[in-house]
Amino acid sequence: MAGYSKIPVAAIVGPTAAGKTRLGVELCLRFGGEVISGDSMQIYREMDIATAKPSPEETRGVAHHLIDFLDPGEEFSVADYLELAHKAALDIYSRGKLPFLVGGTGLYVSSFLEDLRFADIKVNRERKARLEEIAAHEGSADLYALLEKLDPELAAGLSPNDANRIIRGILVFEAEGKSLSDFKRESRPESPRYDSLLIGLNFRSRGKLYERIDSRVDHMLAAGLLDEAGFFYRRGLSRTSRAAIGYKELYPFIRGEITLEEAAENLKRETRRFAKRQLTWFKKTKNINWIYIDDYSGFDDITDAAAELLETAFALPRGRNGVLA
RNA sequence: GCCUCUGUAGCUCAGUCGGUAGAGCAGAGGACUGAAAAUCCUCGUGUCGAUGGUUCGAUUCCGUCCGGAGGCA
Repeated sequence: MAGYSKIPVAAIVGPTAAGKTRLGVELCLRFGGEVISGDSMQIYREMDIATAKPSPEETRGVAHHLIDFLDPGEEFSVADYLELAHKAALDIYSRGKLPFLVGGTGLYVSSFLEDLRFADIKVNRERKARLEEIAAHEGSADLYALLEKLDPELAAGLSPNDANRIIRGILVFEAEGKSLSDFKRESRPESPRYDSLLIGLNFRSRGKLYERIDSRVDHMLAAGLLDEAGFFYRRGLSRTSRAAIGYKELYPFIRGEITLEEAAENLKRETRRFAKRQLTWFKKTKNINWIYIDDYSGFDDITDAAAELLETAFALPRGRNGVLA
Protein backbone atom coordinates (compact mmCIF):
# COMPACT_ATOMS: atom_id res chain seq x y z
CA MET A 1 0.00 0.00 0.00
CA ALA A 2 2.97 2.23 0.32
CA GLY A 3 3.46 4.91 -2.27
CA TYR A 4 -0.13 6.03 -2.39
CA SER A 5 -0.98 9.20 -0.55
CA LYS A 6 -4.57 8.73 -1.52
CA ILE A 7 -6.72 5.71 -1.99
CA PRO A 8 -6.50 4.55 -5.60
CA VAL A 9 -9.77 3.79 -7.30
CA ALA A 10 -10.33 2.52 -10.79
CA ALA A 11 -13.68 3.51 -12.20
CA ILE A 12 -15.49 2.07 -15.17
CA VAL A 13 -18.41 4.11 -16.43
CA GLY A 14 -20.55 4.38 -19.52
CA PRO A 15 -24.05 3.83 -20.83
CA THR A 16 -26.07 0.74 -20.12
CA ALA A 17 -25.20 -2.34 -22.15
CA ALA A 18 -21.71 -1.14 -22.99
CA GLY A 19 -20.08 -4.01 -21.14
CA LYS A 20 -18.92 -2.37 -17.92
CA THR A 21 -19.61 -5.39 -15.76
CA ARG A 22 -17.60 -7.79 -17.83
CA LEU A 23 -14.65 -5.45 -18.17
CA GLY A 24 -14.71 -4.71 -14.45
CA VAL A 25 -14.55 -8.38 -13.55
CA GLU A 26 -11.78 -9.06 -16.01
CA LEU A 27 -9.66 -6.20 -14.70
CA CYS A 28 -10.28 -7.22 -11.11
CA LEU A 29 -9.04 -10.69 -11.91
CA ARG A 30 -5.99 -9.24 -13.56
CA PHE A 31 -5.05 -6.73 -10.91
CA GLY A 32 -6.51 -8.15 -7.77
CA GLY A 33 -9.49 -5.91 -7.36
CA GLU A 34 -12.97 -5.93 -5.99
CA VAL A 35 -16.01 -4.25 -7.48
CA ILE A 36 -18.01 -1.50 -5.87
CA SER A 37 -21.17 -1.11 -7.88
CA GLY A 38 -22.08 2.40 -8.96
CA ASP A 39 -25.59 1.52 -9.90
CA SER A 40 -28.76 2.80 -8.28
CA MET A 41 -30.87 -0.23 -9.13
CA GLN A 42 -28.66 -3.28 -8.77
CA ILE A 43 -28.69 -2.55 -5.05
CA TYR A 44 -32.11 -4.16 -4.84
CA ARG A 45 -32.62 -7.83 -4.10
CA GLU A 46 -34.76 -9.83 -6.50
CA MET A 47 -34.64 -7.15 -9.17
CA ASP A 48 -32.25 -9.34 -11.08
CA ILE A 49 -33.14 -9.52 -14.73
CA ALA A 50 -34.27 -5.94 -15.25
CA THR A 51 -31.15 -4.48 -13.69
CA ALA A 52 -28.82 -6.89 -15.50
CA LYS A 53 -27.38 -7.74 -12.13
CA PRO A 54 -24.27 -9.87 -12.59
CA SER A 55 -24.80 -13.55 -11.90
CA PRO A 56 -22.29 -15.73 -10.03
CA GLU A 57 -21.07 -16.97 -13.42
CA GLU A 58 -20.42 -13.42 -14.48
CA THR A 59 -18.70 -12.27 -11.32
CA ARG A 60 -16.30 -15.25 -11.56
CA GLY A 61 -15.47 -15.10 -7.90
CA VAL A 62 -14.71 -11.40 -7.85
CA ALA A 63 -16.26 -9.76 -4.81
CA HIS A 64 -19.03 -7.29 -5.59
CA HIS A 65 -20.05 -4.67 -3.09
CA LEU A 66 -23.26 -2.68 -2.94
CA ILE A 67 -25.15 -5.14 -5.04
CA ASP A 68 -28.20 -7.14 -4.10
CA PHE A 69 -28.50 -6.05 -0.49
CA LEU A 70 -31.61 -3.87 -0.17
CA ASP A 71 -35.24 -4.92 -0.06
CA PRO A 72 -37.12 -3.49 -3.07
CA GLY A 73 -39.61 -2.01 -0.65
CA GLU A 74 -36.94 0.30 0.74
CA GLU A 75 -35.98 3.72 -0.48
CA PHE A 76 -32.42 4.72 -1.14
CA SER A 77 -30.47 7.86 -1.92
CA VAL A 78 -27.08 9.15 -3.03
CA ALA A 79 -26.23 9.97 0.54
CA ASP A 80 -26.94 6.40 1.60
CA TYR A 81 -24.88 5.21 -1.29
CA LEU A 82 -21.85 7.32 -0.47
CA GLU A 83 -21.76 6.16 3.11
CA LEU A 84 -21.73 2.51 2.10
CA ALA A 85 -19.44 2.97 -0.89
CA HIS A 86 -16.75 4.81 1.06
CA LYS A 87 -16.84 2.12 3.68
CA ALA A 88 -16.44 -0.55 1.02
CA ALA A 89 -13.56 1.27 -0.66
CA LEU A 90 -11.72 1.61 2.60
CA ASP A 91 -12.31 -2.02 3.40
CA ILE A 92 -11.08 -3.22 0.03
CA TYR A 93 -8.00 -1.05 0.10
CA SER A 94 -7.16 -2.02 3.65
CA ARG A 95 -7.04 -5.63 2.50
CA GLY A 96 -4.50 -4.75 -0.12
CA LYS A 97 -6.84 -4.82 -3.05
CA LEU A 98 -7.78 -2.26 -5.64
CA PRO A 99 -11.33 -0.87 -5.53
CA PHE A 100 -13.09 -0.85 -8.90
CA LEU A 101 -16.05 1.46 -9.05
CA VAL A 102 -18.23 0.06 -11.83
CA GLY A 103 -21.53 1.55 -12.78
CA GLY A 104 -23.70 3.80 -14.86
CA THR A 105 -25.37 6.00 -12.27
CA GLY A 106 -23.54 9.23 -12.96
CA LEU A 107 -24.63 10.99 -9.82
CA TYR A 108 -23.41 8.16 -7.61
CA VAL A 109 -20.11 7.68 -9.35
CA SER A 110 -19.24 11.36 -9.62
CA SER A 111 -20.29 12.13 -6.07
CA PHE A 112 -18.13 9.28 -4.85
CA LEU A 113 -15.02 10.16 -6.81
CA GLU A 114 -15.31 13.85 -6.03
CA ASP A 115 -15.82 12.80 -2.46
CA LEU A 116 -18.77 15.11 -1.96
CA ARG A 117 -19.67 15.58 1.72
CA PHE A 118 -23.38 15.52 2.21
CA ALA A 119 -24.52 17.37 5.28
CA ASP A 120 -27.00 15.67 7.54
CA ILE A 121 -30.21 17.30 6.43
CA LYS A 122 -33.53 16.06 7.68
CA VAL A 123 -36.43 17.48 5.74
CA ASN A 124 -40.02 17.47 6.94
CA ARG A 125 -41.75 14.44 5.44
CA GLU A 126 -45.27 15.79 5.82
CA ARG A 127 -44.31 19.09 4.31
CA LYS A 128 -42.70 17.22 1.47
CA ALA A 129 -45.87 15.24 0.77
CA ARG A 130 -47.88 18.43 0.91
CA LEU A 131 -45.63 20.22 -1.59
CA GLU A 132 -45.73 17.24 -3.92
CA GLU A 133 -49.47 17.32 -3.78
CA ILE A 134 -49.53 20.98 -4.67
CA ALA A 135 -47.17 20.38 -7.56
CA ALA A 136 -49.28 17.51 -8.83
CA HIS A 137 -52.56 19.41 -8.69
CA GLU A 138 -51.67 23.02 -9.31
CA GLY A 139 -48.34 22.79 -11.04
CA SER A 140 -45.05 24.03 -9.70
CA ALA A 141 -45.20 27.72 -10.64
CA ASP A 142 -46.09 28.91 -7.13
CA LEU A 143 -43.48 26.66 -5.59
CA TYR A 144 -40.93 28.05 -7.99
CA ALA A 145 -41.84 31.57 -6.91
CA LEU A 146 -41.27 30.54 -3.31
CA LEU A 147 -37.92 29.01 -4.13
CA GLU A 148 -36.88 32.22 -5.85
CA LYS A 149 -37.21 33.92 -2.48
CA LEU A 150 -35.54 31.21 -0.42
CA ASP A 151 -32.74 30.21 -2.75
CA PRO A 152 -32.59 32.50 -5.78
CA GLU A 153 -29.32 30.98 -6.89
CA LEU A 154 -30.83 27.52 -7.14
CA ALA A 155 -34.02 28.81 -8.71
CA ALA A 156 -32.06 30.61 -11.40
CA GLY A 157 -30.65 27.33 -12.60
CA LEU A 158 -33.93 25.46 -12.58
CA SER A 159 -36.92 25.33 -14.85
CA PRO A 160 -40.19 26.37 -13.16
CA ASN A 161 -41.40 22.91 -14.19
CA ASP A 162 -38.74 20.93 -12.39
CA ALA A 163 -40.94 20.14 -9.42
CA ASN A 164 -38.55 17.61 -7.89
CA ARG A 165 -35.66 20.01 -7.55
CA ILE A 166 -37.83 22.97 -6.63
CA ILE A 167 -39.39 21.05 -3.77
CA ARG A 168 -36.06 19.79 -2.57
CA GLY A 169 -34.69 23.33 -2.51
CA ILE A 170 -37.63 24.57 -0.51
CA LEU A 171 -37.48 21.70 1.98
CA VAL A 172 -33.78 22.12 2.60
CA PHE A 173 -34.13 25.80 3.31
CA GLU A 174 -37.12 25.32 5.55
CA ALA A 175 -35.40 22.58 7.52
CA GLU A 176 -31.99 24.17 7.94
CA GLY A 177 -32.46 27.87 7.41
CA LYS A 178 -29.71 27.63 4.86
CA SER A 179 -29.95 27.31 1.12
CA LEU A 180 -29.23 24.18 -0.83
CA SER A 181 -26.89 26.30 -2.92
CA ASP A 182 -24.79 26.91 0.20
CA PHE A 183 -24.84 23.25 1.08
CA LYS A 184 -23.69 22.41 -2.41
CA ARG A 185 -20.75 24.74 -2.14
CA GLU A 186 -19.74 23.34 1.20
CA SER A 187 -20.06 19.76 0.05
CA ARG A 188 -16.94 19.98 -2.06
CA PRO A 189 -13.87 18.90 -0.08
CA GLU A 190 -10.55 20.69 -0.36
CA SER A 191 -8.93 17.44 -1.19
CA PRO A 192 -10.85 14.33 -2.26
CA ARG A 193 -9.62 11.20 -0.63
CA TYR A 194 -9.34 9.25 -3.87
CA ASP A 195 -6.83 9.08 -6.63
CA SER A 196 -8.95 7.84 -9.47
CA LEU A 197 -8.57 6.62 -12.97
CA LEU A 198 -11.74 6.78 -15.02
CA ILE A 199 -12.37 4.52 -17.95
CA GLY A 200 -15.43 5.24 -20.07
CA LEU A 201 -16.89 2.57 -22.27
CA ASN A 202 -18.81 3.71 -25.31
CA PHE A 203 -19.47 3.12 -28.97
CA ARG A 204 -18.49 5.53 -31.70
CA SER A 205 -21.69 4.52 -33.46
CA ARG A 206 -24.83 5.36 -31.54
CA GLY A 207 -26.65 2.86 -33.71
CA LYS A 208 -24.39 0.07 -32.48
CA LEU A 209 -25.13 0.95 -28.89
CA TYR A 210 -28.83 0.95 -29.60
CA GLU A 211 -28.62 -2.42 -31.34
CA ARG A 212 -26.92 -3.80 -28.29
CA ILE A 213 -29.59 -2.35 -26.03
CA ASP A 214 -32.38 -3.79 -28.17
CA SER A 215 -30.92 -7.25 -28.18
CA ARG A 216 -30.23 -7.07 -24.46
CA VAL A 217 -33.90 -6.33 -23.85
CA ASP A 218 -34.83 -9.30 -26.03
CA HIS A 219 -32.55 -11.46 -23.94
CA MET A 220 -34.07 -10.17 -20.73
CA LEU A 221 -37.51 -11.02 -22.01
CA ALA A 222 -36.32 -14.49 -22.96
CA ALA A 223 -34.79 -14.87 -19.52
CA GLY A 224 -38.10 -14.26 -17.78
CA LEU A 225 -38.36 -10.50 -17.36
CA LEU A 226 -42.10 -10.74 -17.72
CA ASP A 227 -42.38 -12.99 -14.68
CA GLU A 228 -40.20 -10.66 -12.69
CA ALA A 229 -42.37 -7.73 -13.75
CA GLY A 230 -45.51 -9.65 -12.81
CA PHE A 231 -44.08 -10.38 -9.40
CA PHE A 232 -43.41 -6.74 -8.66
CA TYR A 233 -46.66 -5.68 -10.28
CA ARG A 234 -48.44 -7.59 -7.55
CA ARG A 235 -46.04 -6.87 -4.76
CA GLY A 236 -45.32 -3.20 -5.38
CA LEU A 237 -42.07 -1.27 -5.15
CA SER A 238 -40.69 1.65 -3.22
CA ARG A 239 -40.53 5.19 -4.46
CA THR A 240 -36.99 4.68 -5.64
CA SER A 241 -37.02 1.07 -6.81
CA ARG A 242 -40.09 1.56 -8.94
CA ALA A 243 -38.17 4.03 -11.07
CA ALA A 244 -36.28 1.10 -12.55
CA ILE A 245 -36.61 0.59 -16.27
CA GLY A 246 -37.93 -2.86 -17.04
CA TYR A 247 -41.12 -3.34 -15.07
CA LYS A 248 -43.24 -0.25 -15.46
CA GLU A 249 -42.93 -0.50 -19.24
CA LEU A 250 -44.42 -4.00 -19.10
CA TYR A 251 -47.29 -3.21 -16.77
CA PRO A 252 -49.58 -1.97 -19.57
CA PHE A 253 -49.16 -5.35 -21.23
CA ILE A 254 -49.88 -7.17 -17.96
CA ARG A 255 -53.05 -5.12 -17.69
CA GLY A 256 -53.95 -6.13 -21.21
CA GLU A 257 -53.80 -2.60 -22.56
CA ILE A 258 -51.12 -3.13 -25.19
CA THR A 259 -49.45 -6.05 -26.90
CA LEU A 260 -46.23 -7.59 -25.72
CA GLU A 261 -44.56 -6.33 -28.87
CA GLU A 262 -45.58 -2.78 -28.08
CA ALA A 263 -44.45 -3.10 -24.49
CA ALA A 264 -41.11 -4.52 -25.57
CA GLU A 265 -40.66 -1.67 -28.03
CA ASN A 266 -41.44 0.90 -25.33
CA LEU A 267 -38.98 -0.77 -23.01
CA LYS A 268 -36.27 -0.61 -25.63
CA ARG A 269 -37.00 3.01 -26.34
CA GLU A 270 -36.87 3.95 -22.67
CA THR A 271 -33.60 2.12 -22.28
CA ARG A 272 -32.13 3.91 -25.28
CA ARG A 273 -33.17 7.25 -23.87
CA PHE A 274 -31.67 6.32 -20.57
CA ALA A 275 -28.39 5.47 -22.26
CA LYS A 276 -28.44 8.87 -23.91
CA ARG A 277 -28.93 10.61 -20.57
CA GLN A 278 -26.06 8.63 -19.11
CA LEU A 279 -23.88 9.69 -22.01
CA THR A 280 -24.80 13.32 -21.44
CA TRP A 281 -23.69 13.04 -17.85
CA PHE A 282 -20.44 11.29 -18.57
CA LYS A 283 -19.56 13.54 -21.49
CA LYS A 284 -19.17 16.43 -19.09
CA THR A 285 -17.37 14.36 -16.49
CA LYS A 286 -13.73 15.32 -16.44
CA ASN A 287 -10.80 13.00 -16.99
CA ILE A 288 -12.58 10.07 -18.49
CA ASN A 289 -10.37 7.89 -20.65
CA TRP A 290 -12.82 6.80 -23.32
CA ILE A 291 -12.53 3.41 -24.86
CA TYR A 292 -14.64 3.11 -27.99
CA ILE A 293 -15.73 -0.46 -28.36
CA ASP A 294 -16.06 -0.33 -32.12
CA ASP A 295 -12.40 0.68 -32.41
CA TYR A 296 -11.34 -2.73 -31.14
CA SER A 297 -11.55 -6.17 -32.62
CA GLY A 298 -12.65 -7.90 -29.47
CA PHE A 299 -13.05 -7.97 -25.73
CA ASP A 300 -9.44 -9.02 -25.13
CA ASP A 301 -8.13 -5.96 -26.93
CA ILE A 302 -10.40 -3.73 -24.93
CA THR A 303 -9.23 -5.30 -21.72
CA ASP A 304 -5.62 -4.84 -22.73
CA ALA A 305 -6.20 -1.19 -23.51
CA ALA A 306 -7.89 -0.65 -20.17
CA ALA A 307 -5.19 -2.57 -18.33
CA GLU A 308 -2.53 -0.39 -19.87
CA LEU A 309 -4.31 2.72 -18.63
CA LEU A 310 -4.40 1.29 -15.15
CA GLU A 311 -0.77 0.24 -15.13
CA THR A 312 0.29 3.71 -16.13
CA ALA A 313 -2.02 5.56 -13.79
CA PHE A 314 -1.20 3.58 -10.70
CA ALA A 315 2.29 2.45 -11.60
CA LEU A 316 1.20 -1.13 -11.35
CA PRO A 317 3.65 -3.84 -12.30
CA ARG A 318 2.46 -5.87 -15.23
CA GLY A 319 0.95 -9.29 -15.02
CA ARG A 320 0.94 -9.78 -11.30
CA ASN A 321 -2.08 -10.23 -9.14
CA GLY A 322 -2.78 -8.55 -5.85
CA VAL A 323 -0.24 -5.90 -6.66
CA LEU A 324 -1.23 -3.62 -3.86
CA ALA A 325 -0.76 -6.26 -1.22
C1' G B 1 -60.59 -4.57 -66.62
C1' C B 2 -63.56 -0.38 -64.60
C1' C B 3 -64.57 3.05 -60.43
C1' U B 4 -63.09 5.59 -55.93
C1' C B 5 -59.46 7.01 -52.51
C1' U B 6 -54.30 7.66 -51.70
C1' G B 7 -48.67 8.76 -52.33
C1' U B 8 -45.82 15.41 -48.06
C1' A B 9 -39.69 14.84 -42.38
C1' G B 10 -37.34 8.00 -40.22
C1' C B 11 -43.09 6.75 -38.93
C1' U B 12 -48.47 8.47 -38.71
C1' C B 13 -50.64 12.40 -40.88
C1' A B 14 -52.21 17.92 -41.49
C1' G B 15 -51.76 21.87 -45.00
C1' U B 16 -50.89 25.34 -48.99
C1' C B 17 -58.62 28.98 -52.18
C1' G B 18 -51.26 28.32 -56.90
C1' G B 19 -46.14 32.26 -54.17
C1' U B 20 -41.20 25.70 -52.35
C1' A B 21 -44.75 23.39 -45.85
C1' G B 22 -46.15 21.84 -40.17
C1' A B 23 -47.89 18.72 -35.91
C1' G B 24 -47.47 14.15 -32.98
C1' C B 25 -44.22 10.17 -32.42
C1' A B 26 -39.16 8.62 -33.39
C1' G B 27 -34.51 11.05 -33.10
C1' A B 28 -30.65 14.82 -31.54
C1' G B 29 -28.41 18.24 -27.91
C1' G B 30 -28.36 19.91 -22.86
C1' A B 31 -29.17 20.33 -17.34
C1' C B 32 -28.42 17.50 -12.99
C1' U B 33 -25.86 17.42 -4.93
C1' G B 34 -30.80 12.71 -0.25
C1' A B 35 -36.31 9.95 -6.26
C1' A B 36 -30.90 10.11 -10.46
C1' A B 37 -32.88 3.65 -14.60
C1' A B 38 -35.78 9.62 -11.63
C1' U B 39 -36.81 14.76 -12.96
C1' C B 40 -36.43 18.84 -16.30
C1' C B 41 -35.05 22.22 -20.76
C1' U B 42 -34.14 23.07 -26.09
C1' C B 43 -34.26 21.53 -31.33
C1' G B 44 -38.58 20.30 -37.33
C1' U B 45 -35.66 21.84 -45.19
C1' G B 46 -38.10 17.63 -46.54
C1' U B 47 -36.20 15.93 -54.87
C1' C B 48 -44.29 17.68 -50.94
C1' G B 49 -44.10 9.66 -55.91
C1' A B 50 -42.26 10.46 -61.32
C1' U B 51 -42.98 13.04 -65.70
C1' G B 52 -45.35 16.35 -69.21
C1' G B 53 -48.81 20.62 -69.48
C1' U B 54 -51.34 25.33 -67.91
C1' U B 55 -49.09 29.61 -65.31
C1' C B 56 -44.76 35.06 -64.16
C1' G B 57 -44.63 30.98 -60.61
C1' A B 58 -47.04 24.15 -59.30
C1' U B 59 -46.12 20.30 -53.77
C1' U B 60 -51.03 22.67 -54.67
C1' C B 61 -54.80 22.72 -61.04
C1' C B 62 -54.94 19.20 -65.56
C1' G B 63 -52.89 14.75 -68.34
C1' U B 64 -49.94 10.38 -68.31
C1' C B 65 -47.04 6.83 -65.74
C1' C B 66 -45.42 4.16 -61.31
C1' G B 67 -46.57 2.60 -56.04
C1' G B 68 -50.48 1.57 -52.12
C1' A B 69 -55.77 0.82 -50.21
C1' G B 70 -60.84 -0.20 -51.06
C1' G B 71 -65.21 -1.17 -54.19
C1' C B 72 -67.58 -3.31 -58.68
C1' A B 73 -66.96 -7.25 -61.76
